[in-house]
Amino acid sequence: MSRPPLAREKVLDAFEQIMIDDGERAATLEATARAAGVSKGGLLYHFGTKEALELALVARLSVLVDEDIAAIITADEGPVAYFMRSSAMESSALDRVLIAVSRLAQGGNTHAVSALHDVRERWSNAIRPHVADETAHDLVMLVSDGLYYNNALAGSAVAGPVPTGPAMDALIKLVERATRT
Amino acid sequence: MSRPPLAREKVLDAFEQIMIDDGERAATLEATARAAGVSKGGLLYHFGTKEALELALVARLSVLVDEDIAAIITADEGPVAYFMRSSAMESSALDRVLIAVSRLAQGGNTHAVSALHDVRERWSNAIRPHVADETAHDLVMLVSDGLYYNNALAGSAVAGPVPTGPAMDALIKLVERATRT
DNA sequence: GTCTATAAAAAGATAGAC
DNA sequence: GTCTATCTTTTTATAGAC
Repeated sequence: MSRPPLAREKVLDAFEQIMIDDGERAATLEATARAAGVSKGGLLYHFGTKEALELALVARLSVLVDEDIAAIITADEGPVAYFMRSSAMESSALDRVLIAVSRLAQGGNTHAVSALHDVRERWSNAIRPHVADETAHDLVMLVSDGLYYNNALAGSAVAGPVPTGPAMDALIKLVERATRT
Repeated sequence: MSRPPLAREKVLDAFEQIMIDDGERAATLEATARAAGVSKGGLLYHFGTKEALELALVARLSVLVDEDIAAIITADEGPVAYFMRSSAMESSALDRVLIAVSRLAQGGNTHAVSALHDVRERWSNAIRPHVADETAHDLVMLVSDGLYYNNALAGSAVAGPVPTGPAMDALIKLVERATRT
């Protein structure tokens, strides 16, 4: 568990942020280096190629998903409510890397694609024991997908159409009533 | 209603397809021209800049959404069931352009972002009179978002299994029971 | 570890022939 | 309308100084 160099983390943070804000096209080595406060040469010392930078983002996702699955299973509010809320969250470390990696996946990065499939299957398995049947399971997964994709895909400058506050509480109640075991 | 030149449509089709399959980064003028079977110069006669090509895709979306809204409102099965089913439908002209434009939006194209907002709002307004309240409305919209995105992205990237046949019928029943006026 | 300088390729765009 | 040739800028990557 040796902690990675600070500059390396700053570069990866900057890359992630540009992917979220402006998409893969804008996330050039130059733009990433500038946002991280290093030179292009400095960036390339830590990540020898652009692909290495992308793979590091996928690796960051894996770590954060491990923690998330544990949190879902043990949530006080119950797995379904916790999962729905976290699908609509916009600024956790997991949400950020998830959006960034899904942009990579849309650009054709195969590691990103399979990492995202893996994440969805782990969520699916964590939720299944807590709903009545497969139809209820479909409903919970699809509502969460809707929440997540609206965040991930609808453009970043958008105050998305996803319910918040009391509207989210009401939605969770409705889904729980419809899917309860 | 003069029909646009054939080559122009072929170029726009090719651009749309590359955006869907490989993302904005791959959808260069060169790649688009090659896929359309014309030269870069030929492409640039029809679309003077890359932005013009992107705007033409957004315009194509507007036309197809007009038709879709009309179909939702008049559906025999009812707007909610029709909307859910069509969200899970694959590779209609509307689905294709919708995916392509959402990729543009992620790249920061402001016209694409506002066009997508407009589409979602029009769908939203078409559904609202047919559900009990705002929470029910959120549920229908989010399940449809989940269906649409999973289905739309199944080939290339992020995707989970979308219910079909009897599983879809059961899901529609569940949603209608939970949201009925 | 980080920098500057620079190469090599790819991208968007223009000019002019046909 | 469509092409080839060419220009400019951007992007990825390398080399070598500090």
